[in-house]
Amino acid sequence: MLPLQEYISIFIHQTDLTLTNYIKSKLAPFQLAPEQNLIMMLLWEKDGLNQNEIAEKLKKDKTNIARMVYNLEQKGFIHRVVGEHDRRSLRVFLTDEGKKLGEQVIPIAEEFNRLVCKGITEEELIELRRILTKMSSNME
Amino acid sequence: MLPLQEYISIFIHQTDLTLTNYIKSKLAPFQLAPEQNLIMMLLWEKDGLNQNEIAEKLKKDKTNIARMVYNLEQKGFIHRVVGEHDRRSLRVFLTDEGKKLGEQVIPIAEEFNRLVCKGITEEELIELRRILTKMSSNME
DNA sequence: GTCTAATAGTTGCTATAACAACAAAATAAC
DNA sequence: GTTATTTTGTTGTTATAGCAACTATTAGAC
Repeated sequence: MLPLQEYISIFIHQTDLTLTNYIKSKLAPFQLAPEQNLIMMLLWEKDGLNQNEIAEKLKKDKTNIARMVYNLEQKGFIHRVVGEHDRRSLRVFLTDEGKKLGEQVIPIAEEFNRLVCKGITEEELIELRRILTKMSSNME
Repeated sequence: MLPLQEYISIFIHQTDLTLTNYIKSKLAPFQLAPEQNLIMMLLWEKDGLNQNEIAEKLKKDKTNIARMVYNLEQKGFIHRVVGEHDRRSLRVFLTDEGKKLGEQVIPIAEEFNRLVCKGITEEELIELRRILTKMSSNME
């Protein structure tokens, strides 16, 4: 029986949790969770996306996006508007508070990425992506 | 502003989800979730571990271990016994059903690991672990 | 032996993830 | 125009994750 430490998927999972917990602690003072922040980052880049677009861009389930967007609205960072041309869809717009948040949070996210990659060369990052991509495609 | 696809942490997270979802679908017919299966795998290796030991070996929060163990007990795969020498602790033992499950599930888990690593050399796996380890240590 | 500090497990809470089912709106087919 | 199909977002459910708070038990200090 293969020992657990031989499962590379477990190792990847633990790494993911470690990275996520770090950025989680850095975003907590802003009332933002890591995944919520991904939505904010999309909106800081392009305001007014509908929920479906957000789900597609983030490769996430629309259910989860809807819930996260709802929570962000509750926090006052965004508000949702029924689409003009399609009354089924909801467009998501930043509030003033949400816009201002970007000035503080974007530098934190970028610093996080630099820290993750510290001491790792560009070639190593490319190799990492190549291997992980191969693993994902092995799942098809 | 750095585009989202430049964040290696997001890429790792998505890979983790892809791998996890695959094994999740393979374990579903056995009423087992991936993380629950890790507990089972420990017990198939060594029956009678207490919850704290399981949490330590899996590097997981004891709260979550307690909940997962509870669910496995509800499913009839394990039962918990108060420790003889320490009445605070609960030792986790496989039921007959839980033991038999291993015959079917262990091969699936090992096949999963082989599939994940298909077309990836041992050297590449070592490199992957080295880079991910560096990233995790960057978080300290 | 008595009192204090630490420990094992539980309850509570918030967040993400994925799938099913459903209603309303839009699109496609005829 | 009418009907069938597809799409967008919501509700429900189950699972993992992490932190706080708490209780009962054990270990350590004196």
